[in-house]
Amino acid sequence: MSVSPSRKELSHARIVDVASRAIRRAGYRGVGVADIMKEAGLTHGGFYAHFDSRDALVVEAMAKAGQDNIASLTKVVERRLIQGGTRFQALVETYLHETHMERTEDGCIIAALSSEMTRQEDVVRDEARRRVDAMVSMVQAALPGAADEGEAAVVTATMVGALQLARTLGGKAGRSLLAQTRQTLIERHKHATHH
Amino acid sequence: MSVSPSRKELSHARIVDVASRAIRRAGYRGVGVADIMKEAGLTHGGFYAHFDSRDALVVEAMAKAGQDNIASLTKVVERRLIQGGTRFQALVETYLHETHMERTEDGCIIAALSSEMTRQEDVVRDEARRRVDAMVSMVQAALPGAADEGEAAVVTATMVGALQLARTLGGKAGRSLLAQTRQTLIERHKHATHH
DNA sequence: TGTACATCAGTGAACGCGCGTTCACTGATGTAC
DNA sequence: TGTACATCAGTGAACGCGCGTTCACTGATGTAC
Repeated sequence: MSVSPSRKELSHARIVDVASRAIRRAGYRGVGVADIMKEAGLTHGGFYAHFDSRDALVVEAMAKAGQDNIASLTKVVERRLIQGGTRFQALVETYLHETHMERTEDGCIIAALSSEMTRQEDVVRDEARRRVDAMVSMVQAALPGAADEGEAAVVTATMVGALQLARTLGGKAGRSLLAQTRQTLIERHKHATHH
Repeated sequence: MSVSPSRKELSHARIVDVASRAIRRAGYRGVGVADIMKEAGLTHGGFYAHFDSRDALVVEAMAKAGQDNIASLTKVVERRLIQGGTRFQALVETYLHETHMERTEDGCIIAALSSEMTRQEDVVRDEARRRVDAMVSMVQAALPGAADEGEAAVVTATMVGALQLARTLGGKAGRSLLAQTRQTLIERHKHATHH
């Protein structure tokens, strides 16, 4: 099915991957084209053979970051499930884990960038919406019973908001907020919601 | 008690006020010193007679934005209270109102900047922590019964997260998320929490 | 299998622009007598 | 009340730096015969 990638495709993938971590770590405008290319082992001049503009890279990087994060969350959730507990509990404990608070770079792109999303150009905003939709869907799938999208969206907002505030507070206060949020969400969604 | 402010103090206050709206609208780095001074009716050269650095202004602007927002929320909450309902209900309905989704400029500074807060210099991060603490205290005071700080922090995270995701989604989807979050929070905190 | 040539991916210098910061200067306000 | 001078708030040009983007060029890879 998958053809072996050309040299250019390999470079392209490396640039996108570096960028997906760079924007989560430093924000949309936190790292320049030259730095990203350097980290991918290239010089900045070749950038425009790969992307029409910096924003075009940002869009690809957001998609990659979102997909990678959902894939890695799913993986950890599966592993935790073996040790018992519900799928939702495993998701909450993974997303609101101390590790996620400390490592923005390979974490949730929404928590990393949400307050900047509304200020981006249209192409980037469109991708941002897709990322939010994808995360809501993932949460919805993890909720017990046949939870509706609205309920999943509120839970998503709670998790994203808590992670961001915990990062801002940092240290003990941050960890405490994470713990409190985990407990609240798990307790509240132990069983299917009755409407 | 209050002495009539000097000409310089008036200019200073105008600059801080303009900046407090500028950073909420455009982000920490979204508006330059020159633009802020211009909007305050001055030229950029005079800036450093008022502030040691751009970050020093940002710190003052954050404090002003936070205080103004809490004051204006309190005012609206008082007005709504007359029409019945609990204080918490009034707060949730004001904070998660469609107007707040549309107007970042004079809204909550945490929702406007949270994902950028961890990337700022220490002085700015310190002020960010103070803003989060202040908002949690306000929410705690509005919760029915003697709600603890942890519970208030989780509610704060939910409100901030929902507002940000609503802004990112925009339009109908955004309004729907706001409505769902209002309903969930109000229903859940109708009465004092029993621990 | 070997040679000649075309295409491809990447290089590195340069351009233009915006931004934070500095500084010599100016006009207005306030004070001393 | 009026004049001379000092201080104060603000002006506008300039500096240095970083960044997105462009472009002529180079070395490597692939293809034709």
